[in-house]
Amino acid sequence: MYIQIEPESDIPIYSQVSTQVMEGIIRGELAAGEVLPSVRGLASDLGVNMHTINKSYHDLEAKGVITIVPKSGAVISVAPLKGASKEQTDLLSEKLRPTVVEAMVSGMNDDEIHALVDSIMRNVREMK
Amino acid sequence: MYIQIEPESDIPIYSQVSTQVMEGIIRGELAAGEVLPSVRGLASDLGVNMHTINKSYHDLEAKGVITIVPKSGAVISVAPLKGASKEQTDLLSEKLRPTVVEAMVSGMNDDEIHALVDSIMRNVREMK
DNA sequence: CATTCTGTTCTACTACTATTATAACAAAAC
DNA sequence: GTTTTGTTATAATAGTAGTAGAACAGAATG
Repeated sequence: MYIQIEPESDIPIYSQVSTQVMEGIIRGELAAGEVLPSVRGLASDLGVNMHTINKSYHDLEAKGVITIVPKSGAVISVAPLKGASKEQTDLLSEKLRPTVVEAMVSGMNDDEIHALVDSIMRNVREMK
Repeated sequence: MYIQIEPESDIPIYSQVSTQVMEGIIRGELAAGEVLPSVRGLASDLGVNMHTINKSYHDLEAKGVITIVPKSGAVISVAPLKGASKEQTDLLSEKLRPTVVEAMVSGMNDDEIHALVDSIMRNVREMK
């Protein structure tokens, strides 16, 4: 499991970390019950502050992806997630909308937008 | 053309305004050459500060969606946008990735994610 | 021509977010 | 017993979002 960040990106560091942990799970590199590095350890590896990683782990816990065990560490949640609830879907839709709209107004047609989404999903699954 | 905002949303107000202008264009409610309300007028209508609308208009201009004519107003760009450049596509992909990843790890399969994107596109086109 | 309206610039402020640093606690783990 | 863990606390900086008010130059309108 190899996490790296792009400090210059507009996307906050903690969010990048969260996304990469989730990608590791999607690719099967991280399985239920597996332990994530400590907040101190990962922070040191990435050259960022412990609180930044802590924020990412709490973000992931809020999403149900991991479980934080105080004084012990963070583990991948036991149950594979089984699909998004209505609330989650609505939130995801709200997050996606501005970017989808931007793609549409830029002149991309439906197939092109779907292809873009497909390429993201493929890249996530295949990335080493 | 009817713009409204949700002040409580996590999405910044200026971004909401930008998105809605783009949606109006997608739906054909706004056409090339048409004039947008003045920053003062729209700010007053929405109950927000003029600078907030100014930021949105500049955001839209940076995207090539509108042209701001100093001392005159903002107009929808003349040329319909003809598809996204490689740079734009990469930026859009970067923006979409975290949310697509979140959808994937939540257990949504490819078809469900495509359906979500479809529903957004449909909703944008049909909304009054 | 006078007035109004326009985007713009300027100054100032508040609140929040992201990130950083350091110290320390309690308790699990080794 | 020592180390490691997440956590809490305090403090700070920088940037973002949004606000307010004033004022400028020039276009647009009546």
